[in-house]
Amino acid sequence: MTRPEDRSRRRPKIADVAATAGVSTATVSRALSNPGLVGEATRARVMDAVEVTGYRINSAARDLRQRRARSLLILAPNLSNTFFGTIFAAIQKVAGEAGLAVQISDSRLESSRLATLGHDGRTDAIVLLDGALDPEIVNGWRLPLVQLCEWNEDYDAPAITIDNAAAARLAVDHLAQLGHRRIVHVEGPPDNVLAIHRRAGAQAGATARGLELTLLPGDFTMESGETAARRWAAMTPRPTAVFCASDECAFGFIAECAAMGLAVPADVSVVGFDDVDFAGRFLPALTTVHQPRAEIGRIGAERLLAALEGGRPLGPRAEPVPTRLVVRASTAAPPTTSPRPKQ
Amino acid sequence: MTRPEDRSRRRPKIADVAATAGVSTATVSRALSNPGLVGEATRARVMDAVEVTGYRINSAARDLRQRRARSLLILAPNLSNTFFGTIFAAIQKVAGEAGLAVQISDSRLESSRLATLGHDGRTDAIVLLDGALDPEIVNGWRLPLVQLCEWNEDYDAPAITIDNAAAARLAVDHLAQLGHRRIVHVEGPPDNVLAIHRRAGAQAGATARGLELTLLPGDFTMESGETAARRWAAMTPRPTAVFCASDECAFGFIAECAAMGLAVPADVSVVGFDDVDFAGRFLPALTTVHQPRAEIGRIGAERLLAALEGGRPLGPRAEPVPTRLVVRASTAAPPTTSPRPKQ
DNA sequence: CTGAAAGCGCTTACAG
DNA sequence: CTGAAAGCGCTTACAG
Repeated sequence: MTRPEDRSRRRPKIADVAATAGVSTATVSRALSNPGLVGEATRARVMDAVEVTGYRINSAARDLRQRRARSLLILAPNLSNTFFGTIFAAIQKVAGEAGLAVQISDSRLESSRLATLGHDGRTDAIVLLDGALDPEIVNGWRLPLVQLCEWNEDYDAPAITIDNAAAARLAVDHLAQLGHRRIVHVEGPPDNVLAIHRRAGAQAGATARGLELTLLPGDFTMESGETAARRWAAMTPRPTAVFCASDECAFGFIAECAAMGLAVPADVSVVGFDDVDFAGRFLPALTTVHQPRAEIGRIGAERLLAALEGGRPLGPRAEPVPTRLVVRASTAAPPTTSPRPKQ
Repeated sequence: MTRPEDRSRRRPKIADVAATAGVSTATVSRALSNPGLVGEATRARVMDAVEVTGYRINSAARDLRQRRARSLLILAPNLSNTFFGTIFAAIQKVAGEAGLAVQISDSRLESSRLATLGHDGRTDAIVLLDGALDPEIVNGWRLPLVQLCEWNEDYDAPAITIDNAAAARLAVDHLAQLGHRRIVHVEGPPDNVLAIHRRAGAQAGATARGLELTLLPGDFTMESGETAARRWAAMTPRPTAVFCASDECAFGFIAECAAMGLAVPADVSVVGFDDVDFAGRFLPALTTVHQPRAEIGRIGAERLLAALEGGRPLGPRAEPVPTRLVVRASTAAPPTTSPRPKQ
């Protein structure tokens, strides 16, 4: 199967095909990219020559000539974060089908390197998963750009997001319906836009339902959930339910409860936010607000492609992507007796 | 801060800088990429002109001229798999510092599209995370290529992996030391190289320790772990420990035990394989074999860079990356009494 | 130390 | 329908 002579032959270019077919490079180019412009017989000769030479187009050369990169850049603060994997996959699917490459980079670079990424002629459009970059740099890129999940008002670009406040209300409503009257909200980082909206939604929901809501600080991490669990356990009376601003935080909260000998949901109901891949596999499986990450990624990529193809601007902020609460095993009615003491 | 005139100005090119500085484009090019070749005063004039015009190099043009892409392509069977995130991050870190872009693509494309990826002049080297691609396609790419974690003997490329058999022995040795005498191994997919090596290691370890080893089929998924748990529960006498070929499988095994009213590690000790991010957060935290994914990614990227810079070949298969067992809460000494019956 | 010219591998008005 | 020529924006022998 291996043809050893191939190994030594240099890569054929369009001129080789033209020579083999006895036509000009212009004709080869047309036959390949716009066959309708070329005569039947000529086209056949060109195709034969392509076959014979093993020619494949050099996209880099074509792209330079056409002054485009056929490439999307995804910028995320932490490429290893499992939250982003699904989004990458969705974007790559849409982009790949349209013939665009997908480039990924960490967004937490020193500013000159970061700025360069949007200015080096190797990217047509940008997907931003980080709301904490310098707006001057972001707005300095003259490329179509969308923000996903998180956003920054100072970026001059539309954002594809859920309605985080409404989503948080879903969580609080669920707890209220189960019969909980006193609940805790473990917040995200104080200055984070998602955290602010989720807290606002939780507060609005609690007020509307006449619930007593206690705020505990957090930062989306598992550790902050553990800390919050200890604080919660020290409260008297103990709220019977907790709404954490992220799944990670909820995992930490539950793990610390287990360490303290308290059970979820028997002693306390816990709701998370995001519905990361792992939420359904946790023990107990986590009740949480689903962020449709695949859909957000798909919509973002499609809007970018539309802007690229149509030469149209991206348009304003999109309407929120619908979300929903996924009820699993970590929530239940409040204990009828007072919570069991620490054993 | 926004300079509105910037918005309308077209992107400056090297000729604009040359005109502004009153030198040739060759001189601008040299001043930027090889300042030592240019006179002090000229260099200063060029730098001023760069500043004034806001020039940034067009990498696409430079790359075409230099006949390279300054880009690495990562191919993975499933971009959303959390297993790969850490590897992406490690590769991007190494590549980014060397000025290379990182492109990602799903490797499960129809073959013509897949083949094109390695032939379109937009990639200098390939990182392969999939051992199930057509060897003819893979070997047809005339680019430096490394396989990571998984490998295929038919690919003409080195693989950076752990010694899966030795790693599996670590797991079995641990269970033996805890006092387990009868253990189960839940296998991976029958034709998967990793599964084959892990099983062989488990068998060798069991033989060396004089343990009784029962094999149960699996395929690395959580569902297969659940199925295995039911099979295990039906065995008499029940083995007191299980070594699963993947963490996912172990999560499923444990979840199904919980559903059956059996506790880990009280009723059965469970060991996984991989040490995915979630392993330490599971309840109970999972004892597992650590696959150093960040290091594997780093080593792979570094070897590729070395081959690219030196023009040297990649060399043969690398020696295995060291691994270790991470002991957490899911393993303990076997129950002294016979296992509790299903309640 | 600097410039004129060729060229990376394509595409695309412009003629005919 | 086809070709000669220019050009995408750079870099790099080759001269001087």
